[in-house]
Amino acid sequence: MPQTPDHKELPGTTDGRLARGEATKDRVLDAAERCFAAHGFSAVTIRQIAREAGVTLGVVSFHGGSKEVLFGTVLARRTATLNALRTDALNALKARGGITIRDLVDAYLTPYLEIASRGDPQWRAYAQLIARIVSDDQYYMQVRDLYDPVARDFIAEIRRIHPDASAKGVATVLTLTVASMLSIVASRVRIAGLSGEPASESALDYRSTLVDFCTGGIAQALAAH
Amino acid sequence: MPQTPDHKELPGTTDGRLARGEATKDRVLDAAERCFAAHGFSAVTIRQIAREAGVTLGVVSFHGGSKEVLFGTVLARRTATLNALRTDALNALKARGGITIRDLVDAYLTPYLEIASRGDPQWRAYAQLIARIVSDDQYYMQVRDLYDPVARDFIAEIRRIHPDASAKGVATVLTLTVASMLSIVASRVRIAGLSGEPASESALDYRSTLVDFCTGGIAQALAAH
DNA sequence: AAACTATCTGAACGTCCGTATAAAAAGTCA
DNA sequence: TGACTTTTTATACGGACGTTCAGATAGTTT
Repeated sequence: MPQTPDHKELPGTTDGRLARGEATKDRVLDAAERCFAAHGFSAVTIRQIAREAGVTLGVVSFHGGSKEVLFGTVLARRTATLNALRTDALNALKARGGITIRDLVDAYLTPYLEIASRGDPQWRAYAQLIARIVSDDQYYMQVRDLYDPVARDFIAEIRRIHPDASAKGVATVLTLTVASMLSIVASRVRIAGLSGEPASESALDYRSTLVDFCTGGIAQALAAH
Repeated sequence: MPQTPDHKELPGTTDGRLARGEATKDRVLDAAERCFAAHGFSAVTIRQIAREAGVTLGVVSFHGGSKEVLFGTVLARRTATLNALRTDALNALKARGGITIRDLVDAYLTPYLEIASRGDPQWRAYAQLIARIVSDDQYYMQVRDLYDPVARDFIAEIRRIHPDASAKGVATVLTLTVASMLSIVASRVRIAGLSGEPASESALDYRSTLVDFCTGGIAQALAAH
């Protein structure tokens, strides 16, 4: 059994060497997040990330490891936060009682729409990155395990409302709900083109339409035939 | 005004040089289609395509041009066929009369589900490729103009049923419908993982759930509040 | 101050990329 | 058959890629 190593004294965290190292690491991860979100894994080069982060080439490897490890780190970095937002919303519903499909849809979608609309461009980039990789099994597998547990919680609640629905049916409508949600981030340009109106600046502008669509869709798809 | 050039006598089309050239070109395009569908534009190399097609490196450039041109050719190659299927289905509805939202959704979705389920693996690859690039504005712009006119026809029919709905609202729900449709091709693995059951082999197995979901969603989202 | 360690720099490595091209092969037509 | 065109091969090129690393720099500890 490995011994816990003696802890060194905590170094100064305000301006010390380690604090600066962490800050640089964040800059690298943020830059990678923006690059991967904008162009996808293969199209991004380490040199681009380095330039975007304002560091030299070697620093990216030093703080981020290989390109694949860096990508995985970026993907996993924010899942806990997003999961917590969704879980909190779901727990609030449970505490209140009288849960409807609309409540569940709203609790699942709104945290994502909010981070996609937030002022913080890093969260926006992350939302876009998720929308991008979800259509690629090869990459999506890396976040699937991180998101599925919460998705299962929501599925359980949906099944409580629709006890006769099949497991596959419920899983299908949740996946369709997620796809609709992501398309709001990924396809706003197309909506604008089809409607002739300029694209809304914020993904939250589509919240009511999106929630209506998914709520009505789930109700219809899970209704007994 | 350019003169029509003198036609050469038609060369033998069964085994001649030109016929063989066309066959090789098809092999290259098919291989490129499979590769791009499986891995995306940037992750695919010309050498992979050549290997997949069973030709040498230079042949890919000879028949397909540059990598970007080849990608564009692959994207555009099947749009006319898919558009025709959808337009035919829509015209059949118009001739019959009494069109419902469900009719429109079904007419729009089913051709895609059918090609995604067809025995022909090339059509399957194409369906997957579309599902992949739709989340990337940069690439989707290349097919947008090819698909939007038919989408507009469907939008017009939806508006005939929901005259009070806003243009943006209708464009939004059609985009959500498309996203749901594509996710059936792209995310079947996730559905399987969430439901605990094996993924269905055919995208058409999800047809009724998908049509229900989109029909109910459109009705709910466009209903007057 | 001196020893030490974390961080950063700049340069290099071998590999693979997309593309171009000269020459060979194969088919066409006088 | 021999000139001509289309197709295929084999090879090469310049460049960009991901990764590595010795050494410089700067903060930390003794």
